[in-house]
Amino acid sequence: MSTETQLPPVSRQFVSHFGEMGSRWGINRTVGQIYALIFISQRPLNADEIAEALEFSRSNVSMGLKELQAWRLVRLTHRPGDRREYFDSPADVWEIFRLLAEERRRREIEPTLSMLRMALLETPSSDAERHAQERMRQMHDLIDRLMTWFDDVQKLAPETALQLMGMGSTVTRVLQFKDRVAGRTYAKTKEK
Amino acid sequence: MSTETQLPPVSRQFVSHFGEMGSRWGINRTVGQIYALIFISQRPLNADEIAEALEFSRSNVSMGLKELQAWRLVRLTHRPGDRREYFDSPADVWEIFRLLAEERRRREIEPTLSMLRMALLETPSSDAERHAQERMRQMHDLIDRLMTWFDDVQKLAPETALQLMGMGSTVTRVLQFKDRVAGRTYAKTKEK
DNA sequence: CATTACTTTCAGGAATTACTGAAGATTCCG
DNA sequence: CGGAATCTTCAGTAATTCCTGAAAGTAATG
Repeated sequence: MSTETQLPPVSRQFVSHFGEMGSRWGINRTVGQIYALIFISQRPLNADEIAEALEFSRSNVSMGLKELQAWRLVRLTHRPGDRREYFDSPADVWEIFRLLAEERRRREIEPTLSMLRMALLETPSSDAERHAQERMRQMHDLIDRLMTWFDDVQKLAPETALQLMGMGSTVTRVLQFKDRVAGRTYAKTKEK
Repeated sequence: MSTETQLPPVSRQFVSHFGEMGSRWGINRTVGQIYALIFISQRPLNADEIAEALEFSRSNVSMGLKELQAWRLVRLTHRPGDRREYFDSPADVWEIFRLLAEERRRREIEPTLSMLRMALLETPSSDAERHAQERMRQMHDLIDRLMTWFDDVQKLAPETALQLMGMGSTVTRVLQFKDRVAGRTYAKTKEK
C-alpha cells in the first residue's frame, strides 16, 4: 500500500494507449493495459504489483492474466523462494508479432476458412446462390494464399524475415519492371 | 412485405459468421452482417432490402451503412429512375483487403506510431524508464518496418502482389541458403 | 409549395460486457 | 493438521454498447 503512482508518465501513456487499442481488437481495455505494463517492465511482475500499478482489483488482474496466457503473450515464471507467480513478455518483438499472428489465425482465420470450404461444397440451387459461392471462393482463395505466404515467412529467423521485408521494395521494383515490359497483360485473370 | 427468408442457407451462414467475426474486430455484429450480405450479393442492395433480409430496423441499417462507408468497404450507387441508395462492394478481393489494411493503418497503426515517437523523445529519468523506452523503440521499429514493406506491396497491381506472395517460399529458400553459407552471423544487430 | 419517398438522428430501453468483493481452491509450511 | 499465502471462481452490479421507434431532415415531383 501507499506505493502511489510509481509509473512514470511516459509509461502511463503507453499503457493507457494500449488499453484503448485493445478494445478495438477483440481484447478488452484491462487486458491491453496489463499486457502493455508487462511488455515495458524490466523484470517479471506479479499479480499484486500489476493490480496496484493499474488500480484494478486483484481478481480482474487474475482474469486478465489468464487471457494473456491463452494468447501466449505472457509467460509464467517463478523466483526462487517466492511462491507468487511472475509474468513477463518475450524479449523479441518479432517473436511477439508471430505469436499474435499465429493465435489470431487459429481463432479467426481457420474457422473462417473452414466455414467457406463447407459452403463451397453445397450445390447451388439458384443463380444468386451460385454467385454467392463464387464470391466466397474468391475470398477463400485470397485468405488461403495470404496464409500460405505468411507461413513461409513465419518460419524464418527474425533477421531473415526482416531482411525479406527490406527487400520488399527491391523485389517489387523488379516485378514492376517485368510488368511494364510485358505490356501489362491485365484482363480479369479469372484464375482456374 | 411477406418476402420471408429469401436468403439461402449457405448465404445465411456466411452472413452470420461475419457477424460473429465482426465483433472480434472493432466492428459490431450488425455491421459485419450487412457487409457480408452486400459482399455476396449479385447486385447492389438498398437499405430496405438489407433491413428485411437481416431483420434489423431500418435505422440500424442506416447506421451500419454509414460505418461501412467510413471504412470505404461499401460503395454508394444509384439506379436510373430510382431515388433510393444502393450499395455494393468492390469486386476485387485483393482491393478489399487493401482498403481494409489501409483503413486499419490510418486508425490504429499511425496513432500508435506517433504515440511511440512522442514517448521516445522524452528524456528518461530512471533506469526503469530507460528500459521502457528501449522496449518502445523496438516496437516502433518493428511496426515501422512492417508498414514500409506493406506500402511497397500495396502499390503493386493485384496479380503482381499475389505473385510476390507466391514467391515467398522461393525467396525464403534463397535467404535461408545465404544464411547457412554465411555461418549465421547472428549478434544483436542493434540497428542504428 | 405540398406531398411523397426516401434518409438520418437521437433519446431511451435492452442486451452485452466488464469489474468487483467475497467466498472457495490450492499449496506450502511449521 | 491448522493456518498463512496465494490464486481462481462467480454472482451481482456497474459500465458500455447496441438497437429501436419516433421525429426530423432532405430532395424530387406533380
